[in-house]
Amino acid sequence: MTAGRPREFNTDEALDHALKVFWAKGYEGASLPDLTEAMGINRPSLYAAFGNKEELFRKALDRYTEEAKKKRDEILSEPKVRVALEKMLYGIADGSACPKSPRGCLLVQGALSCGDAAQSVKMELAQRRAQGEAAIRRRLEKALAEGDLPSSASAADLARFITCVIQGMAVQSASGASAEDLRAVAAWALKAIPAK
Amino acid sequence: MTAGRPREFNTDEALDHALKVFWAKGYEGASLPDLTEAMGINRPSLYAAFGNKEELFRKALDRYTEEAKKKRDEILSEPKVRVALEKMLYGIADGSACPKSPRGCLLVQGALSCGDAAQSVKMELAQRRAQGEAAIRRRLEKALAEGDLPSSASAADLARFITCVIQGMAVQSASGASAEDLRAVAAWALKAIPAK
DNA sequence: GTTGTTTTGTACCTATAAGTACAGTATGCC
DNA sequence: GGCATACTGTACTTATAGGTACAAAACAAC
Repeated sequence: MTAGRPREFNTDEALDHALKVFWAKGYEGASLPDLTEAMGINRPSLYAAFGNKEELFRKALDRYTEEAKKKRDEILSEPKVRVALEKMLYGIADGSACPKSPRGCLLVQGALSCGDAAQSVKMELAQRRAQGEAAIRRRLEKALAEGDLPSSASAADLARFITCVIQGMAVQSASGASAEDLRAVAAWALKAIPAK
Repeated sequence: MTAGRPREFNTDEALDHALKVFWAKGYEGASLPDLTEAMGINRPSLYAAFGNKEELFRKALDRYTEEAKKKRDEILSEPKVRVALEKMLYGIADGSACPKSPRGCLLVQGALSCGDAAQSVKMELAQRRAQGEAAIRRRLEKALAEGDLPSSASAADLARFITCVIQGMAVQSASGASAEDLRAVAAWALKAIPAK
């Protein structure tokens, strides 16, 4: 164990609480009092452990995307691309109803638009959204190579469409859509995707 | 003409400039200095003419939705529902490239998530998004009644799907997607919609 | 127990947010 | 011209934002 007075809170738990605040209120909408209260610590502890608000956000974001990536990669490893996409869209629809997490997607509502001070956060989120799209695209390219998707399809375009639907579902979830509502959306989106 | 010193700026023009700031930075991200500078007026003039920041936002929002509604109603009056939806989605794709307006959609990025002080604005935006969805749903119900859509389709679900795609396109546009990118998304979405 | 180290809590700092008081100025009306 | 009225510009107020100084407290090592 390290010398000095021991930390009285668990860093990961505190980060999870911060994540939920950012998720619900966005980067700019989450105030320091909001964060410290949710984390159960006071301001200097937050700064000592996480740097500052932006670093805290990035660490919470890392946690969020790590989790999302894990689920995504597991789903995309499904051998049939059609099944993978079904699992992905229905999974998002069902997951959005989880009462333990805020509605919507942090990558979308964290800072879709913002003031000048948060531009770098906005860019970071756009990059991470692009990474999600790229992962889907790579999976579709694999499907094309395997003949699991008609060769007429463009992996890039289809990946963008799927990402678009996912992001639209995030907006609707944040607006209060139910899991059923979103499952119906997923079902319609899947009609566009070649069954082959 | 009314008595007293005449206003030195045009209210509608100033409102348009304010609209663009809100559109680009969101309700919370737009600061008073951002607004007054873009509008070319000073603070007391803003308060005298528009009330306060929130009222200014609502008036800008009215202007925005009025315009959007006009275009939407025109497009939805298209006799064939399939043609209407094509025009709507491709129109949004093309319109998002307009260099005179900020990227994305004010209804989505105005305040998707925000601090406590802006909750009422967030709710207002959600309501207006719901109005857009309702307009599409009514048009689809009409199509169903006319046999212009397979009777197996649910107007509510399909309207939600189309709204989802539109909102997803708004997110992608805000992230820098090109008109071509978005046209490809629109094309994929239209594949889901029965040709009948 | 003393020392060195790290965390905690109170109380602060500076910057900026939204909003306004008030004097000055440009008009219409008589 | 003189008066009422409404807008403009400067300079302010209050509240809150993010961030920090510093003393008290809790530990490890010796």
